[in-house]
Amino acid sequence: MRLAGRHRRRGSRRSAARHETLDRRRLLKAALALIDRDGPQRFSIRRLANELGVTPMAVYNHVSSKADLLEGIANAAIEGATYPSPHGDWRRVLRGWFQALRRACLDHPGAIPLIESAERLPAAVFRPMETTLSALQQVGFGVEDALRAYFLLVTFTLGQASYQIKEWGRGIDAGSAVKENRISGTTFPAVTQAAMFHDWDFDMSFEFGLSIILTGLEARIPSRSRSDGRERSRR
Amino acid sequence: MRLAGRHRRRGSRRSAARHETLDRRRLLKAALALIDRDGPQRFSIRRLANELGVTPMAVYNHVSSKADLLEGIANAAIEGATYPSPHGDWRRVLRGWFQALRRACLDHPGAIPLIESAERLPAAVFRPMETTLSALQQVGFGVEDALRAYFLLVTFTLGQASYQIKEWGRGIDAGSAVKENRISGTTFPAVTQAAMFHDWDFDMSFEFGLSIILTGLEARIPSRSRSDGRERSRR
DNA sequence: ACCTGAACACCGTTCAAGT
DNA sequence: ACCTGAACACCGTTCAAGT
Repeated sequence: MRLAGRHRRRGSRRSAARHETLDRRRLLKAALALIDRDGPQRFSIRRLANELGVTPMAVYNHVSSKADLLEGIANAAIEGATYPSPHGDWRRVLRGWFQALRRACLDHPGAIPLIESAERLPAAVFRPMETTLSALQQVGFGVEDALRAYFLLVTFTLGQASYQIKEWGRGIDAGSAVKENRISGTTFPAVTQAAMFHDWDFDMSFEFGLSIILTGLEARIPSRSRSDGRERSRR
Repeated sequence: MRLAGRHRRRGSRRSAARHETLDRRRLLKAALALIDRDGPQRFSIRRLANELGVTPMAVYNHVSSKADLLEGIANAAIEGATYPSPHGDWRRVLRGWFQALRRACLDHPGAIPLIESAERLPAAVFRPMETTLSALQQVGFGVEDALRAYFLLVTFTLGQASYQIKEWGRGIDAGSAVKENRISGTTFPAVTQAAMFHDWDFDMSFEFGLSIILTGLEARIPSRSRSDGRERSRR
């Protein structure tokens, strides 16, 4: 269980050094905007510096390396999520929170590859993680199963968003993929048939998967009261 | 629905030009070995050329660009999967096939980031895709729901493997993450508790998620005979 | 058909120096 | 505490040239 976080701020024991963090935020905000505009492929420290009208090395005053910078951008993207209430029926809570997480990802398409390529999950996933674990444990799940369920939900959500984003790269061609790849329709008939959906509804696909997961989880609730679980004591 | 494939071979209408494809395979095989050994971070065309005792530009005789090369490596990794029989109970088939897909990914940890970063899914996923769609349609699912279920399964499987691989990067620290990120245990109690699992069993986590998904799918089977479905006619 | 070697336009990052 | 400018060790990719 390792998660990425910001750098431990050094010095400045008084007055909170507000300018330092503010500048880092401005930097990350500009970087996120740049990466959403031009795509992660074209992003570089030198371009970011140029965009800010500053020398490349000035960036290193707020960031320790490019990897740190990319992690910061990925985190900033997820941090922008606006979640609904964490209280009430657990299925509603999980559905709403992972919908919100997905929405935040789709709002920053350029940052999604950074979330994947980061060697740690951004620290901003702590919030949906906490809500998920808490909701599932309240309903009777053990700590380990709750954690497993969280991994299921988060990998599905991020993976789905990632796949959706890639469609943005090139045209919306579809059946052509089958021909391009010289797939003989006889050996892959179902794939060929599926390739005909050239206007795939990713929202519905996500909702379908989410429903499947929630249904599966509901059937797994340990013992009593598998309906709403509002009345269950915690732990 | 877009998937990546190899380059359409040009010319050589007779005798199959076996040397050309053989060399490309050797190149990809060497690249895959190199990326598994040194990690995707250190990989470059120049290093690969050096490993092969050849000039960097020689690589471009078998590959059109670095992106094409990386896609080829990712595809080669997945292509190595050995799948069980596609016949029999649909839950057994799906479980076995996605276990095999996951195994192939974990056998080539360095290639997993390439699978994610590729702008198309490797063409080698056609095989598990075909099997999944076929099995689910035989059991009564419509084409679209079968495709949605496939996306659920594949994003979960790849995402889970990806997360597991990242643990390989640094040490196996765990609770330290909580302190590193300055998470107040009071605001994230469940996350703090979960961070105590420093020897997380990813196999069990994957099996849990897979079971949840299969249970959820089973509950979604359209109408009659939701047990095995061997006797159902297709379409 | 395949490989070479030089060159071009970029990278991330260091270092010493300025204020 | 923050920024600069030059330099270093790398990149992917082009081009003309060899066989």
